[in-house]
Amino acid sequence: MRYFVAVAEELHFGRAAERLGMAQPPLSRAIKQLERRLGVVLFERDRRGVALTGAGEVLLYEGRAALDATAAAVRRTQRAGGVDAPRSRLVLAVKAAGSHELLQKLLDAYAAVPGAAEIEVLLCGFCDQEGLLRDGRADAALMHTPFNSLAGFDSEELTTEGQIAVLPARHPLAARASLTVAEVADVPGLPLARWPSYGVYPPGPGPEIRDQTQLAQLIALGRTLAVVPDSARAWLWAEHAAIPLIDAPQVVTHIAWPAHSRSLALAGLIRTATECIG
Amino acid sequence: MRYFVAVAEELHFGRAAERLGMAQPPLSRAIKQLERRLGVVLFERDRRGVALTGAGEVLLYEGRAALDATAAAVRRTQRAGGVDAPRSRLVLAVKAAGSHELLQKLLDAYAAVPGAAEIEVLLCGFCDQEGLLRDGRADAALMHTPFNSLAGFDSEELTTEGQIAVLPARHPLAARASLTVAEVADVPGLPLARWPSYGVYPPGPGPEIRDQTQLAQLIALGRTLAVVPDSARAWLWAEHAAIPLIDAPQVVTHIAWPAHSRSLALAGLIRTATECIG
DNA sequence: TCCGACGATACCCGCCGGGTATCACAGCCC
DNA sequence: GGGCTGTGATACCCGGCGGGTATCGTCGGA
Repeated sequence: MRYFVAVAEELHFGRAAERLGMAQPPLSRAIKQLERRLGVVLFERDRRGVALTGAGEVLLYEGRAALDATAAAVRRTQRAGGVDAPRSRLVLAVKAAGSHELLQKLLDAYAAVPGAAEIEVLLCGFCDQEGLLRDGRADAALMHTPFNSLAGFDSEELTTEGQIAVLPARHPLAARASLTVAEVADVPGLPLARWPSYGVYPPGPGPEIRDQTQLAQLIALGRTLAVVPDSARAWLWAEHAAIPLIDAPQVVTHIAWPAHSRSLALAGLIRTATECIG
Repeated sequence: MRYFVAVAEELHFGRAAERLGMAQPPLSRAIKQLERRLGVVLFERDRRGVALTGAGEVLLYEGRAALDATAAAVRRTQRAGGVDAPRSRLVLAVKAAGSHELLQKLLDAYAAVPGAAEIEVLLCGFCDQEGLLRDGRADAALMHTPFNSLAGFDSEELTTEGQIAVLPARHPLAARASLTVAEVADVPGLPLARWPSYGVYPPGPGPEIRDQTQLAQLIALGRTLAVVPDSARAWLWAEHAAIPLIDAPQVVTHIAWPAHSRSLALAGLIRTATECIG
């Protein structure tokens, strides 16, 4: 199954084999055997390249979910039964650039709960909390709609905030009291920054952003402008100007967790979050 | 993994091995090897019986999810790539006793959609739609809160209805214009019927119900009474009386599907459902 | 005290998943 | 057009792991 996903992603047996740390012939055979077992053709091999069939597309999607689920089972079991498990531990995934106050308030409030589990905060980049939750590296996550999708998770709403445009302080538009999405989408010489949404960068002229520091620098240099949640004001520089966007979608912060999860510790964390924030 | 789940369910190596169609020693060894690989103790073996550890509990839950996910991957792939797949097929799970009108309306409306997939209706017993959806035997389901849990699925609301008490027509209470939950919960000599909720029967004096026919018979015989959604009037007998329950929770019918699912055919079905019913 | 039940251990075997060497074929360049 | 390159498929070999049977150790109960 891992083999199939690797080949489907690379669309190249040799590279996939290399990525898997094995030789190409066994991989070829394994895939063929998988096709035989399922009774389904997964790849169109027409010399010079490989393509997924319809069934292959389905298996790529479902197979990833299955791999995530098994990885999650392994990780959560190990966390539950490790030698270091006199008391339970929870891993909370948050966006590194997310609101610090919110997180601090949550952690403080939860620490005061009797019998609280130990919380490990897992800071991640732009939008991978969903993957962390799905494959068991995290037990809960702070997610932000509309940037994250809550599909497949249970969640509770915590806070709502507007969005601001961040642009160089010396730019003419910095003097405005407010802006619209249409206005910032089309500023001559100042393209909108792009960051990965669900794993891929949207098309556009702006620079591709990997982290918040890089974004801050690019804005200060007058190379780009960005639309970010209101709480991002916390990390702005003197060289930045923040202008409210009157028609941008509201950003809602949720706490999300895998849809089953009957863990007592997790339930306590969620209750604390909704009570102290929501 | 299948092995582990079997042992965890049986709590007995011999019976688990029998259920798996294998001998006991290899099973013992496989479990021990699993424990070694995970670095976690899953069972307390204290001669005469086996018990799950905390980590074992976690793995039982997560492992079932993982097994479901892989089964789903296999089934959906086979359905997508089978020899009989010139056009796509969707499997819709509905409770056998569910509203016929609703289903008929949905199927008729969807059949009229251009490029509609073929819909296979999977009638099931009381509450197993969730399992069918999770392990890929179904692509969508009509579910009824609060009887089904929508956790882990995407869903759209379709209809809302009240509930009625069904009791023998000759019973004194049959003359009443309405009843309350408290009243029907404690009728002397007429205990409330029980059916499986999330896989187990709730405790109580009433008979355990397996299907709608059995329930109808038991009510007609004056052995039990039941609380059911309003649409169940369709299958009542002359020997039954239906009395509105003024304070019972509303029953909401949803169409639900696995949280990802980018299938075009499924999207069409959902759109049809929300447009023609909701 | 002996027997029965149950899980663990010992040992054997066949097969499947891994490896290397090689082939078959399509494009490409000279 | 003839090698050359790069691709996936095939042939063949080997070791280990998953399955089996036989047996043991140990506790409960008659």
